[in-house]
Amino acid sequence: MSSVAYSLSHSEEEVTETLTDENNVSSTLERSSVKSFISLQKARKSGALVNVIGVVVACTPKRKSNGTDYTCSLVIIDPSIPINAKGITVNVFRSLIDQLPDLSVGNIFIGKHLRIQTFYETTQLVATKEGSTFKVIDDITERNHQFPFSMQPHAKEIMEYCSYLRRWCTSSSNSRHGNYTSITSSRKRIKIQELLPGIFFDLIAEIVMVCSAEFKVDLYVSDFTENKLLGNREYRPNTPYGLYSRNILQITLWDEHVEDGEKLQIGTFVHLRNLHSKRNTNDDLVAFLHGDREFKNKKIIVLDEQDADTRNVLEQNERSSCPELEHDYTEQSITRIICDKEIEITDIDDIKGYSEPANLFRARGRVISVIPSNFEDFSQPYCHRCNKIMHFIGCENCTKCSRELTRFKYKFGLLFEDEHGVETIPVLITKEDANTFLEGLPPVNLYKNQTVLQKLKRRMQNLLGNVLESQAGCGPLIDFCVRSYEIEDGNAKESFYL
DNA sequence: GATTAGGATTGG
Repeated sequence: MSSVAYSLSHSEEEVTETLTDENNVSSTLERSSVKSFISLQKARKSGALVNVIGVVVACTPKRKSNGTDYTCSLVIIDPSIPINAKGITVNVFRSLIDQLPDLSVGNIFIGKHLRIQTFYETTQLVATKEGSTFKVIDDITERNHQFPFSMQPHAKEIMEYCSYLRRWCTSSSNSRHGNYTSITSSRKRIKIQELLPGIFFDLIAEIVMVCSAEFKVDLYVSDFTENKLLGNREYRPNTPYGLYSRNILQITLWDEHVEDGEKLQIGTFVHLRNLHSKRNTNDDLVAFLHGDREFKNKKIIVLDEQDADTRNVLEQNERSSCPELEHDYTEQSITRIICDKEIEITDIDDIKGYSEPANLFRARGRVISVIPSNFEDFSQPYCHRCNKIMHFIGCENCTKCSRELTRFKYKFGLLFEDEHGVETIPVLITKEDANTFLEGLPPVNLYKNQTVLQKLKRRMQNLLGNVLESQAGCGPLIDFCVRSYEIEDGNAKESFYL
């Protein structure tokens, strides 16, 4: 049986007190100055319930846990914790977010009936909703603190000890305050623009593209910030997988993350944990999500549109986009290009070698030209009876049957170039294919409907890059599937497989 | 009715 010696009285002189056991708490645990409370250093016996008081040196925001409850974590210290040692983490769980404590660094946390746990050789305390109570002291000078019922018999003692802790904490001899910037990990959440090679980091981003292979998945994500170390065709042409945009980060998922990754939909927002950045053989900055040997926590967390982190990224998107574009938060998704990875890649040249209408090729390339050259003309008047799309936006009557035209249809062409910049293949997107490709965007007169026009521009932006703005412009390198290739009136016709 | 949180850094 050892004794505990630390400053207890509210005078500055140190008092040594030998505590005797009481049967209400584990007999090997020692108490702090307050009856039935123990010092943090003694709170080590896994499974025991303890009452503790400590100064908050770190805390997380309140958040929804992956279980049923809301949670927040804090780290507390008291004079029994050795200098240079970490404090004790307390994880608090409550069914309602408002039942969690309002915390900031420097507060004093008083917890009753906290469960001691050992997690990977670290001691932590858990305040479950079954039986634990807590009180946070923000202002020590405040007279009328309302204590939970379970603490009321000790309220006076507790406040005296709190005053002592407060002085201990602010005294010049104690410089531990503020050393705990992160609650448990040194890993940081960063923006793509801050990314450097060789670091572990967390990222909030939108899925731009998903490419599955046998043992891995390549995710292409963006948080709409820009990083010059990311692949850019302008200075490094024909990089395999290197995307044009400096906004897009390639992340390779391994092992158990493959299963989570291949389910991800384009346009969803994710919180990615423990990414590792690196330069690939082309010197592009990329990231990896390695498998976990034993710690089987999810590293890919899907966020919903209302999530605060998601909204933050969307705000960034707004700042980085053209100011004249109007923004509609319900229309953030990127036009879907779904690629069946089971299909072998075929050279564009070989696709064109098929004389008969053929099906299902996968090719790799980028858009280098678009017809028409402005988005307003992507949709033209259409005669339902003749199934004919007119050539002029001003057409009021069908050129064949003279009926009055009320409908519109999309009709536009993209010229793809292979990754080596050698072969090209034209792609015509119209009628039903266009409805699928531009799902949710009705074919309307784009000169008259600004909302649909802006949505169309937004959708196409990630596919087209700066093709329409610049003669030398091009879209990002992508894999796409060709549904059919045929010669029609001497013109090549082809569709996306969707 | 139990669970939730929880770190460090090998490797394709």
